Amino acid sequence: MSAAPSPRAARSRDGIPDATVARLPVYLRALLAYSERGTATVSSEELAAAAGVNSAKLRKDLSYLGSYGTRGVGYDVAYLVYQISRELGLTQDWACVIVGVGSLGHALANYGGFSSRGFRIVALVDADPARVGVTLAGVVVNPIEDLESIIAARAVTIGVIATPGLAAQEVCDRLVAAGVTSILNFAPVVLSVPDGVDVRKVDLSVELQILAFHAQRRSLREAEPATAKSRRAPAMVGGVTP
Amino acid sequence: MSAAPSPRAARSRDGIPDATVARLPVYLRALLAYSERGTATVSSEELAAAAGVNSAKLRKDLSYLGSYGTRGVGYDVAYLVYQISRELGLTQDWACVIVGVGSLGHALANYGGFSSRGFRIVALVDADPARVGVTLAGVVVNPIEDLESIIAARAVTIGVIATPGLAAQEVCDRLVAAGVTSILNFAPVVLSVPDGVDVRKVDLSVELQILAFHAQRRSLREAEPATAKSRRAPAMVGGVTP
DNA sequence: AAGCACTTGTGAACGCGCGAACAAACTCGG
DNA sequence: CCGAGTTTGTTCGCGCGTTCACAAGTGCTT
Repeated sequence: MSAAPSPRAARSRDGIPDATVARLPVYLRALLAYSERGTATVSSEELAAAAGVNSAKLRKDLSYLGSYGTRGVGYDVAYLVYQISRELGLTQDWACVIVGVGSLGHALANYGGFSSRGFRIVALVDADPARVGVTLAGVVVNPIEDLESIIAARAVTIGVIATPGLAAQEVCDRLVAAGVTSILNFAPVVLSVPDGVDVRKVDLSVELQILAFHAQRRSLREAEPATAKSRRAPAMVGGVTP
Repeated sequence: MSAAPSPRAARSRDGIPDATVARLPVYLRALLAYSERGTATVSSEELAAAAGVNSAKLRKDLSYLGSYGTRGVGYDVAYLVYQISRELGLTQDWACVIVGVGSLGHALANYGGFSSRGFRIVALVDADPARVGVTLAGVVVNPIEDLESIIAARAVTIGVIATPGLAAQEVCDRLVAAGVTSILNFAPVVLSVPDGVDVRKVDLSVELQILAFHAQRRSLREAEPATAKSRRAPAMVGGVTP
């Protein structure tokens, strides 16, 4: 019983669970919507509904950041926006480079959510000479050969890979070698990187296939409701039958 | 070729964990790479390395599908490709509609991974009259007014929302009302849908912010190593000591 | 000033997925 | 035909994340 009020000092700096970090941007977006609407304070119940999560989970998530929020009242919207932004590192600017200016690269360069919150696209590069020189969203496309010099000169910390799958690993290696430690990968490959490099993957194909799985499962359920026996059958998996 | 040594395994229809379902597409992609390379069988160790996961996890994941695979040998690549494809519902065609043909919609329409595995884009719709009539990836853009009739006529089961955030919820409601039960959402909003509808979200902004969090944490660690107190405390956090 | 309604922050139980270790099963060589 | 080597399928313990439930704290009303 650790009734003693000295927990392991989950003091905010260290030890924010990954699951919480993944939800903070969602909270932040909901808070910004409240802010634009002129709302001064929100309760955990309201904010949780807007973010699509449980209110208890939201409170626990926010408690990792600190004891912002006032009992009996709720959370001050502007204050919480600032705190979450600071924790996520959005109070500083992040220089990004997009590698690969195909149709996806075009969409990314034009994407508003990029530049809106501290993420600045400082360079676009592509291996295709036909694309080099084109100006896109106010940035000119450079040849892939200049990747390392651009990263060094512009202090790029985030690399976005929007190349075909075959080129992705090589581009990744070059990004890492040039000092980039945060990579957002849209190519359909599993990238291997050394420790200390953070890779996040956005895979449209995977999402579609997950949707297809659930859709098929639904249609199968409707097709044969007769076999309701195996519906949520508990403790059958332990099949000892030899 | 396919040894097909396992006659049973007809069950396991129910109860595949979501975490496993999310990894099956990754396994499938790795298997297809082996298949194209001409490899006939793979061990769980090899396949796990290619997919970037633990081999025990891979074996457990595959065991949910059934007892495919041969002890002492490994998994037959072609056979496993078929089994995973069938489980994911990729042996049938899925009719998709893309709503919103901005730069992102363009990229999605041109995306190869869409049509390659049973996902067919049967319609593109947009609210902007200037975009209606344009042909994109072999499909003509229709006005948003025709959404319901298109869904009914083409038996659309998957809806892709690539609209601005403000229009997303309304589009979602119309999709659901028209009978679509699988939705892939690219708009930066939390969609509310009734039970029985499956929504998956792809959010570039969220991924960037997660990257920024970890990047900031890294830079803070390097900046002040003085507070090494909370530095990777080994096995002390486990709190076994009462 | 004191009670009341309301909301946060958190302690504790629960469930799930992950990882390691092991037995069953199969192939191959002698 | 049998034993050695290999690999799958599964069992078990563990740690993380989610959820419930409640005490503590705040503002408002009387």
